[in-house]
This record gives sequence, structure tokens and C-alpha cells, in this order.
Amino acid sequence: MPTTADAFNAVAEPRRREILDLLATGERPVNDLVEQTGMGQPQVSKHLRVLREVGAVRSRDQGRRRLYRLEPEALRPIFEWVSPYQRLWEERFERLDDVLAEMKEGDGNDG
Amino acid sequence: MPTTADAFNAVAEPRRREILDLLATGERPVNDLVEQTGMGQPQVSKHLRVLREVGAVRSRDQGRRRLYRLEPEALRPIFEWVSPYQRLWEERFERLDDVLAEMKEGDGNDG
DNA sequence: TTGACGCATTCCTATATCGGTATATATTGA
DNA sequence: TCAATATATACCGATATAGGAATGCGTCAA
Repeated sequence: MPTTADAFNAVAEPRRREILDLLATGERPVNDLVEQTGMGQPQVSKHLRVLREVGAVRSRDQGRRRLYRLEPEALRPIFEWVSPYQRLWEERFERLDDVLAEMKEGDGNDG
Repeated sequence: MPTTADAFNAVAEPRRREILDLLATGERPVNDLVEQTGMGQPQVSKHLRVLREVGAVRSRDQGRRRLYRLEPEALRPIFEWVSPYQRLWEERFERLDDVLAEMKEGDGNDG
């Protein structure tokens, strides 16, 4: 089984991130997304379906349009999983700073 | 084409997140990961390969062992992509209006 | 009612990927 | 050299998914 249908998986697809980024600016009908992304309409609908299934978007009907809007909380598990790692790469930067400082001490400055 | 080989994709697989979480505590040989995760050795090696290819881990040889360690910066794009969304769901919490309006809203077609 | 629009779904094909098993490679030890 | 250990890779089968084309279905306009 390839990667369960969760937010991580939904967001692994660049096109879906693109869609989410567009929806982050506000509610939009499918056709808007089609135009903005340049993808085919069925593809957009299919991506939206995946996003809907993981709770990342929600839709409401308005006449013959279907307006989609973002449900940002669905992305929370991603944020919460990745956040602790941020500390690690920041520590690393600090260490690198130390290393660079040391190199600079015993060495002339160079570009 | 199924989702390019980037950090998002690497992390979409729960087993790989598990491996990263283990490596977050320190450098480990493959066999350690095999034991900790309960997966088969080839599976672990294959997941490690994916993680290596996106720069999320690095290895060094020590005798007949190969020690893997985390390269947390590889996860940075994920953090940076998802972070702005955090503001959105937090705003949502703060704005009781929105929450109430949503509970009241009965016309969404999925819920 | 007819026709156009907006969207979802279905069918199709190509490709990826996962898990499992077997095997290849390299290292260590006797 | 042979055996054992540690890891990577190749191969296999099953499944999933992306994209495209066609189609279904509801809605608006006349």
C-alpha cells in the first residue's frame, strides 16, 4: 500500500500544494483553479477530491459553481511533525557559525 | 508522473517518518532501525535510499556497518511551506465568529 | 425544451511504489 | 579460503496514482 491517504500524502503532490496555496487567498470555484494552474479541469477536480478526503478543503455550491475553500487545520499534523526538526537544523546553523568563527580566527578573511 | 522525489514525497510515507524520528535521537546503523521499526532489512534500506536521495539522511561507514544520521535541513522546505498555514488555523481559533458561523452553516456539501 | 456551462466521474494507460524474497557486495573472523 | 554479518540491490507481483479523453449530471439561460 502506497502511503495512506492522510494530509502528508495529499500535500506530497506539488499540484495539490499549488491548489492549496491558491485557496489560501480565498474561496474559489473550480474553474478559477483550472485557469490559475493551467491543469485540465478533471485533474483539478481529482486533486480537489483528494484534498477533500483528507479534510484540507471544503466546498459549497453556488448555482452551478462549486466554491472551494481551505481548511487549514488539516495541515496541522504536518506542522506538528516537522516543527521539532526545526530546532535541529537551527542548532546546526549555530554550530556552523561557531565553526566559521573559528576558521576566521586562525585565517585571513576571504570571500 | 507520481509526485517528484522531494522531501514532501519522502515524508509522505509513514515508515520513513518513523525512521527519521528514530534518527532524530542520534546516528544509528541500519540494523538498529530494522529492530526498532520491525520492518524487513531490505525495506529499511530502500526507505533509507529515498531519504538519502532527498538529502534527509547521510551515511558513513564504520566497519561493516553503515551509520545513518539525520540531515534535518532537508525538511526545511516542508516547514516553510506549512508554516504560513499555521497562522490561518490560529486565526480561526481566535475568531469565535468564524467558528460559530461555520457551525451554523448547513449548506456545505461535505463535512 | 434545447443548449451551454461547471463540475465530477469513469475508463484507459503509463509509471511508481510498496512489500517480500533472493541475491550481490563488502567486511570481519577463523 | 570459508563462514557469518551487515547492508544494498534486483526481481517480482500487487496496488496506487497521475494525466488525458470522454461522459454523466445538474444548473442556468432563452
